[in-house]
Amino acid sequence: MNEDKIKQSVRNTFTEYLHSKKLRKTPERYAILDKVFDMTDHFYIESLYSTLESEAYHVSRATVYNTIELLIDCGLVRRHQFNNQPAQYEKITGVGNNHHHLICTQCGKIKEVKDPELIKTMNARRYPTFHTAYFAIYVYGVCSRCQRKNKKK
Amino acid sequence: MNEDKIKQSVRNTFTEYLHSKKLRKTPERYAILDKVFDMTDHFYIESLYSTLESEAYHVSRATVYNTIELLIDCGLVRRHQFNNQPAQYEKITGVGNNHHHLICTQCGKIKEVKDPELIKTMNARRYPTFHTAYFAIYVYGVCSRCQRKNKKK
DNA sequence: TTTACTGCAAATATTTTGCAATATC
DNA sequence: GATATTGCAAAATATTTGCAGTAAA
Repeated sequence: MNEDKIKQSVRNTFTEYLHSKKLRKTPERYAILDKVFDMTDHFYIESLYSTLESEAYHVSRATVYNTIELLIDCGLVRRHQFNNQPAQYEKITGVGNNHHHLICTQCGKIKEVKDPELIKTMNARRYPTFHTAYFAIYVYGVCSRCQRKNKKK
Repeated sequence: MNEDKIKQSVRNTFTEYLHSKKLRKTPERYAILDKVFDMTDHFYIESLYSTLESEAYHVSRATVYNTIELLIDCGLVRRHQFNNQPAQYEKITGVGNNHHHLICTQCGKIKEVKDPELIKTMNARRYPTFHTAYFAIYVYGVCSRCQRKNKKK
C-alpha cells in the first residue's frame, strides 16, 4: 500500500470515528491527521506543531493536543512516555502491534524492533474479565553506542 | 523473607550502590528508601512526600526526586507513566520482572498480573548489540467494572 | 440556528534548578 | 577542610482550561 492510499484509508477511519461520535469534521483535524502520517518516527506535540507552522498551516497547540487525543481514541496513534520527557506519539498503520521498543537507559534512544514470534505470543494472551485492546512492550538496557562509550572510560 | 529482612537487604544494596558511585550515605536517603519499601502499591512522588511529612520526617521534595532517581539507577525502583498523569513508581523486590500491568483505557485503573510463562518467554529474548536490563509490558483495554458501566448505557 | 470547535492567553501541575547553609567523608 | 547534599523558593516545562469568536451541521 503506497503513502497516498494509506492516508486515504486513515482519513476514512477518522471520518467514520468522528461520525460515530457525532464530532465535527473540521479542516484542522484533517490537517493534523495528515501531518501525523507524514511523520516517519516518534514525534512530540511540539514537533508536530512546528511542522505545521513551518508549512504555514496554523493551528493552536490546544487543537493539536485535542486532536491527538481523538486519534488515540480511534486507534490511529499511540502515546509513549519515558523518563520525564514530554509524551511521544507514533502513528499506527495496519495491524496495531507489529513491533516493540528498546530503550537505552543511558542516552534515552529508542529503537523499534520487530519480533513476530513474541507479538504472536502476546496476542494469544487472554486475561479474565479484561478486554484487551492492544499492548506495549518496552525493553530497557544499554544500546551498542553507549556500551562502546562505557568501555573507553 | 519477612519485611524486616527485605528492608535490610535493600539497604545493603543501596549502601553498596552509593559506595560504588562515591555518593554520600545521608539519613534522608535511607529514610526515603525505607518509606518506598513500606509502600504496598504504585505511588507518586507526592504520596511518598506526604507519607514522610505525616510521620514528621521532613525532607524537601527536591530530595525525594533526587533520591528516587538514585533508587531507579540501582534497580530498586521502577518508573511508570501513563496518559499524562504524574509519574508512578513501584519498589522492586527480589527478581526484577515477575508481573506486568493491565491498564484500563477508560478509568485508568492499573492491575498487576502474574504471568510466569510470558515472563519466561520475555527473559529468553535476546536483541543483538543491546544489553537488556529489564522490561515492562503494558496491556491496554477495558476492565470489568467499565465493561459493566458501558452495558448500562 | 445551534452549539461544537478554535485560538489565545492564563492557569495548573509536575519537575528542575540556583543558591546558601549544613553535614558527610 | 573540601565538597556533596540538603531545603527552600523560584524557574522551567508540558498540558489543561476558560472564554469569546467562528464555523460545521
